[in-house]
Amino acid sequence: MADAITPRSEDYSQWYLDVVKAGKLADYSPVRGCMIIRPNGYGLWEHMREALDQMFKDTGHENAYFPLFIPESFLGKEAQHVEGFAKECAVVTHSRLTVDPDDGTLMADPESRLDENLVVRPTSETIIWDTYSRWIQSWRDLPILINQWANVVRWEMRTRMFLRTMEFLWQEGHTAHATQEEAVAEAEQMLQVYTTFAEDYMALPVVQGTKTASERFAGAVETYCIEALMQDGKALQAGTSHFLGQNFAKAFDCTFQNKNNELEHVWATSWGVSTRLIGALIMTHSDDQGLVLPPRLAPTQVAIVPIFRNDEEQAAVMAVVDRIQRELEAKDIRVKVDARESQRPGWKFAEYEAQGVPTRLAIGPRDVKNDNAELARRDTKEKTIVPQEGLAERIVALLDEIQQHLYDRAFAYREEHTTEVQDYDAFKEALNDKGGFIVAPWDGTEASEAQIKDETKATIRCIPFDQSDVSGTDLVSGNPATHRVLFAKAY
RNA sequence: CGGGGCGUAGCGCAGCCCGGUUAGCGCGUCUGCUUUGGGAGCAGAAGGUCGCCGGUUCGAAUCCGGCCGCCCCGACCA
Repeated sequence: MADAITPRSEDYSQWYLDVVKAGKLADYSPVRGCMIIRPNGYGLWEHMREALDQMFKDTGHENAYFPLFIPESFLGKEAQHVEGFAKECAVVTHSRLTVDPDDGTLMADPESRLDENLVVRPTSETIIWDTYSRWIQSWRDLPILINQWANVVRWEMRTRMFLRTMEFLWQEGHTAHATQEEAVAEAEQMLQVYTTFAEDYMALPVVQGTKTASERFAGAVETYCIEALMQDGKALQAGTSHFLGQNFAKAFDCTFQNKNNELEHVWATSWGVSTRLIGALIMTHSDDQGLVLPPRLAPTQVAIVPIFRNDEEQAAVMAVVDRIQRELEAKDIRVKVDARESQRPGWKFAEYEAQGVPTRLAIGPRDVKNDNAELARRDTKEKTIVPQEGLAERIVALLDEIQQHLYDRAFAYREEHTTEVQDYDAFKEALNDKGGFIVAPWDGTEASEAQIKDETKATIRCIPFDQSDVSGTDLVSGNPATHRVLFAKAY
């Protein structure tokens, strides 16, 4: 019997760890807080990356690569930025190891102490704006629209697979513009790209909004975000896009001459999503049998399990399996035929369920005789006997249906777990009873926000773009509301 | 950084309180036969510096001291 999965109702965080393990997404590393991303997890990331990368290219961005190591002095140049990141930076101080003469163990060679420490990037604004300051002289050099796919390191106290690890993979876009309007438009556009990606590929409904000052990116003027709701009623930030104003341009003396021959600081944005999205995917769609993946991102969309008892049956079954595989691949469906004789069919069924493969075909002697196949879908676990005739078309349609169903199901969950309240008692009641998003009036002060966080652990996840009916009074101060905001306990 | 848990075969664990033969069990692995439509059965086999260092003892996985590591919960967290 393989990896049992703890039911969600029993222990949600253990369930999450069990799903990651049973789905073979990741493994622990010898270093605390780091993770090994296994082929199943990395395959998922590759599909996410591919879709996002195309969307970035379609909006005019180019990929580049900036270094892992950043001079320590760079971090200090933007005051808010350093304040936000200083506490979680890995610092490189030496360039080689040597054998300790006292006990024969390896140690950093004191002779190799670096003149200036290097910081392993927690994000790349500083090294990028140092670079941009040399690349930009004139309005003709703008805009610069660059993205990079990279790893970053943030020395976290407490880690969780995918959701918060010391090292993670992400993309970070960094753009430079001549005007504020253009930079703001860029930040908004990229938030829209993330929204489309989350909804269309991940089947993840999200709320778009802006962050309050206290939740803003260190060094940003405005942080835009998309927020999603997980199955345990906690919110997860799925992507952020920042309007950085001229903060980094000023810190790194990045100026350009405009068309009026005046010297101006450049306007900036940055935006990113990370492997954390895999955590979002797991906690949105998966169930007590394991992972459930949206078809558009699943590394394998159809697993085919042949069933036979002897050589004769094997030959007959495999002939049909091969033909169906070709038909499916001709429709660009990602197919995996599992002809291993070392595992039995039932074992394979359970395995593909744990790994979240959206659909499965079982083909045995009976099916060969009747020109049928058994088609199972992961999201509802329904099994049906279907004719081989038209199978590829049927599966194409089914994959679309599953994709839509996952979105609809997640959307319905979010609707059920979004509560609108007008007073603090109702707020606390909603938070305790069912969790989820709570929409409430807010007076815009940090004092109210902090008090609510202190007393309930819920934070303002975002100020939704939709501010059409701001009314009522602040939950704690009683002052007239200036915003209608989304509260939740968050990851 | 605080609280808790764990460290014994590839994985999961028992044994430790109460020291004493060749340190067990389940899963997995290997071999053979039978099996194969929901995580197969039988028979046999391989596999261990009991986290590390020191101490007590005739004798330590077990008792004592120290150290290291990992996980979970909390605090913290663009």
